Amino acid sequence: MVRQVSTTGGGVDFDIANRLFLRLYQASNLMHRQGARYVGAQGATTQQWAVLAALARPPVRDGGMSVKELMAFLDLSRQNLTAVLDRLEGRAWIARAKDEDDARSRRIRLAPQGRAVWAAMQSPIESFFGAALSDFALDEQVALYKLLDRLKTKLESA
Amino acid sequence: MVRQVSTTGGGVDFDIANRLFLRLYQASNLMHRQGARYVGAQGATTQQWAVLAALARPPVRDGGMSVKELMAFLDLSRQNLTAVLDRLEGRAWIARAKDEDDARSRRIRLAPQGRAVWAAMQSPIESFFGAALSDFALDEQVALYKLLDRLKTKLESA
DNA sequence: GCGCTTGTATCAATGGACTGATATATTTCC
DNA sequence: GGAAATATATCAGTCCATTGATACAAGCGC
Repeated sequence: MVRQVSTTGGGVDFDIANRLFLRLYQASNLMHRQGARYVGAQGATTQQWAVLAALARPPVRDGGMSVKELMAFLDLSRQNLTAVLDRLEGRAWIARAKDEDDARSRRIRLAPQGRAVWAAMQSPIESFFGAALSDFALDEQVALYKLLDRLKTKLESA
Repeated sequence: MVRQVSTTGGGVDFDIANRLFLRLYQASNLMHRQGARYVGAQGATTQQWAVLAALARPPVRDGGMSVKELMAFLDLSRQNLTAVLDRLEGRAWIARAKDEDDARSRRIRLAPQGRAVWAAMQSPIESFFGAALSDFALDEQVALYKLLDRLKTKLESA
């Protein structure tokens, strides 16, 4: 007998949770597929977009990020991230340089070509954001962001 | 010059949208990785979980679903879905039967072994839901579900 | 019957994501 | 100095996901 509607001890309703994670699954699939169409003109994928966005943030732009920091920021495995970085390095969008302070570590930075691609991506990315969020009021966007942030934090220790 | 904070015409703030989709990306990565640990004991992946869940829904259980319906429900490409179904069919968790009314179409149904695996999965799935959502009040879960549902719908036509 | 559309499947190529095991260099602690 | 921990990389295997092209069978309209 399959339980379709039930409650757990922690105030979690099975049916609601089921719908919630299904929508997360669907929305994520769609974000990658539709997002790829927008940044595809620059020859980038959504994952590469995410890496460039991480490295282009103002507090990071000069110092770069270590692989470990990128892993934590993007919630990816090292093996996976290494492959993505290899592809980006192959196109000279990023550069891996030895850390001054810790010779074990390497700083990942945007290369000049990566900065140019990132700049060229801004317009299609804005179009994508507009197409995806135009039905949402600003406070709804903030509410969704905050809920996803809490879910992400909780999932990290699940 | 990289624009980091800006607004589009549609009331979409670039910075908020950026954070929102980053969190969606992170939460999705984590859902797959952590979820895999919970259903891994049954030898299943999160994608296979999603397919079984779709087929186990009461309104579907007897009639099954066509590949086309599954594509729309899970927001996946046909080629990808075919491969997932092949793996599931190989383990006799699902069965593909010709449609009575339309010989072109095939109905995908849970096979007896698939029903058994789905039943065995309920307990770990409830544990996962509990671990992921225990900090959320019921109305917050509903709010997140509804926002994701709207985002998913919007993304389908992005 | 002929042609168009539909539903499914397949092949090829590319990229992303995971686990697990192994390797190498460096830093740090004892 | 030597051992342990850290940071990165690599190899192998599996699975998920996309686009694009091709194929084939069946339904349907004419």
